[in-house]
Order: sequence, then C-alpha cells, then structure tokens
Amino acid sequence: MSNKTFLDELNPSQRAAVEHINGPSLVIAGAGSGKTKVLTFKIAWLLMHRVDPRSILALTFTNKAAKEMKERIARITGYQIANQLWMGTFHSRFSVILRKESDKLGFPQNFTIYDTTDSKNAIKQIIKDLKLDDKIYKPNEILGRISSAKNNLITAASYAANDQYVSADKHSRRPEIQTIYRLYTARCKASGAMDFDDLLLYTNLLFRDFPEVLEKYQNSFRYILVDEYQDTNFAQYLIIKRLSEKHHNLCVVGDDAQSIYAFRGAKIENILNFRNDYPDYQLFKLEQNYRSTQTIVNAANSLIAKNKEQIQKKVFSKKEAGNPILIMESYTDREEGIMIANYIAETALKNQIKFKDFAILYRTNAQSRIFEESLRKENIPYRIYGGLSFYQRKEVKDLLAYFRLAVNHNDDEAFRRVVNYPARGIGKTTLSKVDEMAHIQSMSIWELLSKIHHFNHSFNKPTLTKLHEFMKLIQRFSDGIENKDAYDAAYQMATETGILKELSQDKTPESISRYENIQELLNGIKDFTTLDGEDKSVPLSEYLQNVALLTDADNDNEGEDNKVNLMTIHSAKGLEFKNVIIVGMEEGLFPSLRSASMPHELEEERRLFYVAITRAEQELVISHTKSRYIWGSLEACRPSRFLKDINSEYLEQSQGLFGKPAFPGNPFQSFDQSRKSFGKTTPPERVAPPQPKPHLKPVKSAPSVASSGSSSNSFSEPEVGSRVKHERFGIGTVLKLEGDQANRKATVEFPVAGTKQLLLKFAKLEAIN
DNA sequence: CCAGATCATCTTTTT
DNA sequence: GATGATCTGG
Repeated sequence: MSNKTFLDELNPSQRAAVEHINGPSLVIAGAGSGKTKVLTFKIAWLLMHRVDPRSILALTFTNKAAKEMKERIARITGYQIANQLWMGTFHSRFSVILRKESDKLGFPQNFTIYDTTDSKNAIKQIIKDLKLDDKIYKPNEILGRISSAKNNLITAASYAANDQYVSADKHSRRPEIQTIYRLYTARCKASGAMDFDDLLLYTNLLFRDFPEVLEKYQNSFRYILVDEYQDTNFAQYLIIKRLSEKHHNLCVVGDDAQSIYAFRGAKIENILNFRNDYPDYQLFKLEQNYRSTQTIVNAANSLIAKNKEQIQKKVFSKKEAGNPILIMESYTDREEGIMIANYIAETALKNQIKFKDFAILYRTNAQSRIFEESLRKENIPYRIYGGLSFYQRKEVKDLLAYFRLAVNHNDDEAFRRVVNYPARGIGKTTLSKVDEMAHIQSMSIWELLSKIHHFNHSFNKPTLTKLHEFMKLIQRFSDGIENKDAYDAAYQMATETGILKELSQDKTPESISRYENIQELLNGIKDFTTLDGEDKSVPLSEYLQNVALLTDADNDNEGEDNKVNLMTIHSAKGLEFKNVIIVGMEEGLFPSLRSASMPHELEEERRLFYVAITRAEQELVISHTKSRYIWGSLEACRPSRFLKDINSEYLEQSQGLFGKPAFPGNPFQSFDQSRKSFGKTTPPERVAPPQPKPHLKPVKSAPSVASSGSSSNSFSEPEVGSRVKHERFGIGTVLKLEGDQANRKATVEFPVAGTKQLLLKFAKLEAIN
C-alpha cells in the first residue's frame, strides 16, 4: 500500500494528527470520531518511517483494545512487525518491566499478582490480627483507602506522615488505617505479591529510585502513545511523564467527556492540564462522529452540555437524521425485561437486524439477570460480558491458587485458599494460629511451617503432619515446574489435588457446571501453550503472569455467534452497536444513589450516560421502570433526572405494550413541574402491584394478605400441585412444602424465573382456583 | 477442633 | 440472590 492511499482514508484533522510525529501532542477525540483509527494509523505511519517497533510504547486501558489495535496494525504492516510493539495495558506492560527489575525492589522475579479478592482477604486477616472491629474498619473501605493512596503514590510510610490522610482517618474514627496499610504492605512483600495498584506504584518507585533504570527505558521507548488518557490516574500520569522526558514524543488520545473512572482514581485533570506539562504541544480535535445518526449525536451533545467541566468541542454527524430516541416505561423490572425482549424480537424481524447488533446496557451487573430470563424465554440468544468474571469463580480461583502456590510458595493468600480444599482436616483454628505466628515472625506461612521445629509452637502432631503432607503435595508440583509444560503441570494438579474428583462426584447442576469451568480453564491453558496448532511448551509461571491481568472480556471469540450483547456501560466503552438499549434509567440507580448528592460524581454519572448513548449507531432505546426489586424488596422508582437533560425534540415516548398516553415533547420536563423537587421529603411510596398481564387469566383473589402484620396467616395456604401467583415471579406450580407451622416453605416452579424457595409467610402467594 | 447449616450484608462501575 | 461470617452438632 502506498503512503498516499493509506492516508486518504483519513479526514484532514485525523490526518494531521497522524502525520504529527515529533513532539508532544494531544488528540481530543469525540465519541465515534475514529480515535482508534488515528492511533493505529499513527503507529503504522511511524513504522513506515522506519521507526523500530520495539521503540514504540502504546498503552491502552483494556487488553481487548490492545489486541484489536495490534490486529489492525498487523493488517497494514504484518504480524512480524506488529508483534514487536510494546503494546498493552499499563498493568500488563509494567508488570513485565517489574519482573525484569524485581531484584531492585526486593521482590522475586515470579511475584504473584493479587486480585481484589486476595487483597481484601489479606486486609481482613490483618484487621482480625489487630483485634479491630470490622464494623468500623470495613475491609472494603480500608482497601479503597489504601488503593487511593497508592494511586496517588502515597506509600505506607508517607501515609503515616501525611496530615491529610491521618486526620481524615482520625475524623472517621479509624486511626489505625495507617497501621493496616503498613502491615498489608509487609505482608504482600513477605508473600512475594503485588496488587493491581502496586504494579503502578512500584513502577514509579523503580523509576524514582533507580535513575539508571529509568534512563534505560527512556532510551528504549522513543515514541509513547496513550489511549483513553482521560482515565489515567496520577500514578499512570507520572510514569508516562517520566518515560517521555527524554524524547518528548508523547501522543495522548482521549475525550474528557468520556472520563468515567474517577472512582478508581482517574484524574480528568491529566487531560485538562496537558498543556502545562508540555507547553509546546500540538492540539488536534476530532469532532466528526462517523458512528451515530444526527439525532443520537445531538441528543448526546444536549446532555453533556449540562456538565460544567469540559473541553469545548462540537461533535457533529453527517449521517442521516435517524429516528428519535424511544423512551420505554414499564411497571416493574420484570416487565422491563419482557418489554425489551419483545422489542428485540420484533425489531430484529421487522428491520432485518441481527441479534448481535443489539446491546443492552445497564448501570450495575446485578441488572443483567432479569434480561437473561426474559431473553431466554423468548429464545433470543444472548451473551453477557463481565459480571462475575470467569477467573473469579470459586473453582477457577481455587485451581489457580494451586498454580500460584506451586510457582510461589510464599503466596499466603493462595495458601490459605487451598490448604483445606479439598477438605484435609485443616480448619480455621489451625490456620489462624499459623497465620498469626507467620505474621509475628514476618515470614510467609510456607516459610514459617518449613522452619516450625525452630519455634515453640502449640500444634499437635496430627495437625502438623497434615500441614506437611499438604506442603509435600505442593512441593511435588513445584519440582521441575519451570521445565514442564503449563498444561501438563495444570492437569497434574487438577487431578492429584482431588479437585476434579471432588467436582465430578456429586451430580448437582452446580458442581457439573463447576467441573465444566475447570475443564474450560484447562482448555484455556492448552490454548495458551499452543500457537498456530503447534505446541510451544510454556511454563506455568508464564501462563500465570498473563492470566492475572486478564478479564473475561479478553478471551472473547468475538463476532461469529449472533447474540444480543449484555454488559455494563463501563465495559461498553469503546464499542459500538447498531441498536442500543439503555435500561434502568431511574433515580437512585442511574445516577446511583451515592453520587446523587455530590456534584463531581454526578457529572461523572452524566458522562457515563453520554458514553452509553454514543455507543449507538442507528437506534437508541432508553427504558425505565416504575418499580424495581432492590435487595429483595420492591421499591418505587422515578425516572432519572438525566432524561430531562436531553433536548426533548430527540425523544419519543413509546406507545408500547401498555397503551401509555403520548406526551408532547419531553415527558420528563413536564414530570418535573408537577413534582417540584426530587428531595427526600416524600417517603418512598409503596407501589401498587403490577397490572395483570393481558395473556394471564384473571386471578380470583385469595383472602387478602395486603394488610400487613396482624393477620398474617389469613390467606389460604397452597397445596402441593396447586397453581399460585407471586407478585414478582408470576404464576407457578407448588412442588413441595416443608418446615414447621411457623416457618413453612414452599418450593415453586415458575416458568420464567425457575424454581424458587419461598417462605410462606412472606411469599404473598395467591392461590389460583 | 472441624464440617455442614443457617444467617446477614451487600452493590456501583474494573485493571 | 450470592457470598462470607456465625452457629451448632458431631
């Protein structure tokens, strides 16, 4: 391909951004403006100018984005060259550097990477050891605190010396957080482990304390490109700043309007202040949206205009005007699911759209279940991204913990996880004793146990034998593991630990699915050790280093299967779909309850909504419901305030299934007038039970259960085999009754929601005669 | 001292 | 509706 035709694919501003090679540049890229295209073309452009691919560092936010970019570059330059690029997420690239330089930081080369669960468990243990109240010192919050400190490059030592942190902790009556932080850091070090934040923190410490190391990498990375720059935190910002100091060839791409990771420490200021750090920078703005119809782009613009903090830009579309955004309203969350499923079925048929061109986007993962149910009922194939990641499933984590322990004996979290799984008669008491001793000696559990005879201890012989048996088992796996193929080693562990046997023994659906997950994990390892059909024999440690930073969005065998996409808005960033359905557009859910009172967080939520809207190419549906089950109880819901932020000319109320009257203009703007404020003065109203669905037989009411409290047993109890109606799950058949008079349970099979066990006195089951 | 069973808390969002 | 913490029987 000649250079000419190559650049002809770009519009003038894209092209200018690509051709700017030397010196810092900031590319503000509106949604759908060809940001990835610019990045890939720019890298390809560099390569065409004989820049060594190994001297290009390209950082992305997700592995998926990196993979996609690599493939697009390879299409231009071939894999030979593309594979040599330093491309990937911050975490994955810098973990490679950290392993190379680990000795300088006092970590083993094969250090473990703790995921959030591991970190939380370690913190819990520390809180217990310190005999602190975990009602006050909530592990989650403590971890968040430590994490935010790390993201701001506050080490444990500097935390204790930092007035701001210390006094804030005092104020919240948690003065011991600094101690927890210190102990946590020590523990991780003894375990040879880093958590996600450590990967960035230690990279910074490495560059700070070892100038010769920094210089080495400054020299080797002559060109640095950063995607999604608006989502970088301070630690990432500083790494970039240091690395680019020498050559100044830094190109960052981002969109302040799409900054949605402040909760994780992202600093929108990084993009806003770029000019201060690099006064000689070049600014490029990509404002033409090639993705969405004009209606969608304009609607998104009218929304984001309500935010105060932003870089001015005019995103526009030259595509067709397109249809207005369809607003759907339903009575319950369950009904929302049914309406959306019907909508997809109808639209797919009517407009000849494939299922895979639909995406259902929600604020929280918990919302996915209801759509799964309704889609399954309509026989619509779907695919869920994120949520409980494959790698976070218990059985998968268990096996991975064995791998980790075999590679790194000091990995305490792995040790604690599997020492008694499958059951070996090593219980909690033993374990906490071991943990405490190890902690006092500042050793890892493994180290302590292997030297246990040097210490006074109170373990009895059988217990000690069991522990040492376990260690022998692990040692057997470790022997020669570096020369063994990952798959063989993994398979050996899965069988010899008894995990496979344990799961294949009982035939409950859960353990069958767990068994299958283990199989899938093993298959994944096989896959990892195979390149183009040939074994390349990779040691397990290498697999582990990769898997720690994977999420299940990464191993997608994308495209081919025709399925509706379900995901959170966060994971939808960077993607696009012909037909997007944003669901759960209600106060308290979106924007989330905790953000509602804080202007900064509210703006972030609005940006999140902006991201959701701009995923759509052709059609956009926004749905909200009047009531929803939250933590098991029905709550009244009001439409999200964000709906009022969209200019009404782009909206259309759905005539829908339930014959809503059509409002002229934006119904939410008139809604607001009738209800002056969204204040908390009005107590949450109880919602009337949903209307009977048209296709259901009218229900002959059972004796009333509505009057709560006193007359709780006045309804007629169902019999086995009778049909009952439940306000949430609909009509089902009673399979089984059990329990004593006070606490009777009914097992009921519902066609949509599956089998449920319901406490009769709460069940509000109405018998159908 | 351990294992299974019941009970309370939880939710944003992810590398 | 799940997951972890507590309780209780063995």
